[in-house]
Amino acid sequence: MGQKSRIFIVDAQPIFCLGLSQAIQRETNLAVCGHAANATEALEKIDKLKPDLVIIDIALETSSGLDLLKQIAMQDSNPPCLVCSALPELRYAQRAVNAGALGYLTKQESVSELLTAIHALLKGSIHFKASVVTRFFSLAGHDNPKVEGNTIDSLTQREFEVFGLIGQEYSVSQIAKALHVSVKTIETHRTHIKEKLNLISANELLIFAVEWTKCDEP
Amino acid sequence: MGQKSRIFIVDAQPIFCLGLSQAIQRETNLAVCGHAANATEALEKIDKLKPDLVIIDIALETSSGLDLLKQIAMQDSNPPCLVCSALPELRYAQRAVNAGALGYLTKQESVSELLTAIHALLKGSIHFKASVVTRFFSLAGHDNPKVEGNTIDSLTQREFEVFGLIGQEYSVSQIAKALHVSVKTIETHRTHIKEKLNLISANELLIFAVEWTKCDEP
DNA sequence: GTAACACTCGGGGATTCCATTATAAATCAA
DNA sequence: TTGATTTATAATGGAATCCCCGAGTGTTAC
Repeated sequence: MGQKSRIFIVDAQPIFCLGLSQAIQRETNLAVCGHAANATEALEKIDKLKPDLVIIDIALETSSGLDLLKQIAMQDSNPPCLVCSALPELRYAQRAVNAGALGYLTKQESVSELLTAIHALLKGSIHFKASVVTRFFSLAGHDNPKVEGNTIDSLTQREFEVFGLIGQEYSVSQIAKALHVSVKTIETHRTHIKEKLNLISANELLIFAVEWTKCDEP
Repeated sequence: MGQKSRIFIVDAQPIFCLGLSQAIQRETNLAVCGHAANATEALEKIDKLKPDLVIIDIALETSSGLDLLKQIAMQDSNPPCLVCSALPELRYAQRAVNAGALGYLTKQESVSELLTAIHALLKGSIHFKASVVTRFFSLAGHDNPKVEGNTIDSLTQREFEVFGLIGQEYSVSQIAKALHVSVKTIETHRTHIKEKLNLISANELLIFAVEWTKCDEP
């Protein structure tokens, strides 16, 4: 019981790291055992130090924190991971969970909220905002076996066509004309695509589609 | 000389605030005299405390830090302001300067760099990255009023705020609420932004704004 | 055969898009 | 100081869209 829980920090902002360390160190039962600013350094040190908890930002120096989460999950020691990022959690929490995170905290949250999250994960629990949890269950509530399937692969052929045209900045009416169907049909497809990809608004879908079209591997 | 320079912090991230305070307080000749998370609170306290230096993030709770900069400049005591934000400086430094900032520091910078910047401003000097300064002069050199017609720089202060919020995927009504103006006003701003940036549709503007917000190079 | 899925449409209200016009205030130029 | 320009604000109004519903027609799987 006298043993302090050892926390590792992965964040590219030195000043934020300092604040995080400070908030943690002044707790009697917590200690920071190390930190890193990029994925490579983080993986190496985590494997060596074997911390009880890892706090990770999504926006790292080079790669994405989501990638790092997946790599940590494949290590021998698989410490619980708490994402702490400035990015909106409604948009990134799901992806963080898929990558292996057990909690999500925005950088706008208070120090007490941070400590609540840390202690939750150290006790084997998880930590998400109610709005995020609500969103999870609204989709996965009926023990849906393909909760994992929120990828492009889960789209049907037609939905994929529509998705591709959205990515090429076609308007709804243009897509309808191109595919020789009703505007209403395209709207329905778009609704289904949003559900499958776990996107909230049409704007989010547009941005995701454009990004996906440009790159190859997300 | 025994007098400590008093610094005021405006930042919406409590943990980052803590780190900033920590970095400052452990300097013998520096002290934090207060902090705020929004513009209203900041203006009130700055007017009362009269700090020697203000450190401001651009992304505050409700309004923009750029607005706050202009308001501070109109106060009786006009302390030097250092912008410290996660946003890419190549994009925002120019705006910050126009609003009255005397320095720009990204949150990715080290603590020593932070202290360098603080001391520079306290000595009456300024602090910017060489790349930013280079860009200043390259823009000022060939003062071609025509060519810069389709760049971000041609946007007015207000238009730029709207542009930034669009890039953060705010809806029109959300922007209107955030800036406390009519939806119609935002629509007009958006029209003008599209004209100045040579963009055809609102979707194009959305994509451009998102990309611009995300990347470093213009 | 019936259950699940894929594709197709529509109603209807809310919201956004777009062109156009307009007013008060601030700024700049002559 | 007057006049022109810029900036920020807002409205009218029609078209398009977003998003919540429901629903019909096939095809496929068990």
